[in-house]
Amino acid sequence: MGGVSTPHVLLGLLAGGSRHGYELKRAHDQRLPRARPLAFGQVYATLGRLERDGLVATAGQDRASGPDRTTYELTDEGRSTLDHWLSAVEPPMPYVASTLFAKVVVALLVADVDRARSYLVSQRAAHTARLRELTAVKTDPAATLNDVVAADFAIAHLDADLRWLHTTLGRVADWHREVHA
Amino acid sequence: MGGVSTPHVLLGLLAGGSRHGYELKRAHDQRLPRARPLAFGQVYATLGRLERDGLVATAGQDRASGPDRTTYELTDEGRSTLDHWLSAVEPPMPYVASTLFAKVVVALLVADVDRARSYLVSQRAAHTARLRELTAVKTDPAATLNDVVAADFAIAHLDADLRWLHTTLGRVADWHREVHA
DNA sequence: CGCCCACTATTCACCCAGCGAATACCTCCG
DNA sequence: CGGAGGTATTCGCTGGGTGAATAGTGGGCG
Repeated sequence: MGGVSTPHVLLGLLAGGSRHGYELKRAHDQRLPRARPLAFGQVYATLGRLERDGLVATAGQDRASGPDRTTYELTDEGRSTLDHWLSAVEPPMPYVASTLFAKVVVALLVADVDRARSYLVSQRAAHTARLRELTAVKTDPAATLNDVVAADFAIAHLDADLRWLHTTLGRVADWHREVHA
Repeated sequence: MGGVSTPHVLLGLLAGGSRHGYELKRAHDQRLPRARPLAFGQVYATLGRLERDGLVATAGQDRASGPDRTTYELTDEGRSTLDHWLSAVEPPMPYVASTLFAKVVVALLVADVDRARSYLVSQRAAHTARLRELTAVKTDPAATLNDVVAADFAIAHLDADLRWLHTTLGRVADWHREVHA
């Protein structure tokens, strides 16, 4: 699922000033609160690989009221890598990587049309409920613009799923026939 | 984004009859042609884990005009696991796992508004181009219903991205201000 | 004073996912 | 007979991701 490209995000956070692992994790949670949760272990593992590849370097250790901590900084190569990543356009939808889609295909293979249809209907209900939650997030007066933009992203894709579920419900019988032909 | 749940798909393909690894890979390519490509190695590794967990079992070996091959079949536990998976509703969008989104956030953090804006515009162009390709796939007279349904899924999500790109372009200045406040 | 708790910061040990190369074994074709 | 090509599986390595463990520090509390 991808991948949200954790290494590049860490490079981006480091571009705003040298930090150590713990700070990076908190900065990530603050800047990308609705993103896939990032574990501490993952931060240190990724930092290790970035250092190995010469994209970050240790900028000294200190012990300010707590355990030792090693601060990392961007190298020139890291800065140019980040720059290149930011300029590069992401390939849009090279393949359909969705559990939703895979599940419906498998349902058509191993079960009958009604089974697939009932799954589509349940999924539509769950999506609709989540959609309501997210629109509530948007209208919350305490919502930041960051929250709203993230919610809009999720809403747009939930809506896409819903429209696909709708048209697929209308085609599921034909589709089943084709699959078992 | 790992996650199209390869194990469950393999269980689904096995539900249509016992097969060996090579056949499973081909069945996968036939049934889910637009899905993330599945390597042979991945099939055997996954089969090994499924066998370890008691969801599939070897149903004998034979050597019919070729090298040895071990056929796998679903166990009862595997069948019920598959059944459970098919019945379970997928959690809709628990978090925003999109490189697109992450990249725009990072762009706003490390660069200025124009940089973010120009990225959004380039990405919109790429998406629009891909959208044209996919609508061409749909109108191709040789397209199967399977192709059309998969294309529709991709089209719906490309459209979702495009609408998000559009509204975000209008908010990027405000967003940048909030991020740097 | 002694103790536990919470916070900071990192490390470790696994597991799964993904990819490419390597290894056989067979058939067919020239 | 010798190589190309399809069949079938294995291996090694890297990266992604999780949960537990470790370790030091400061603050509150009896």
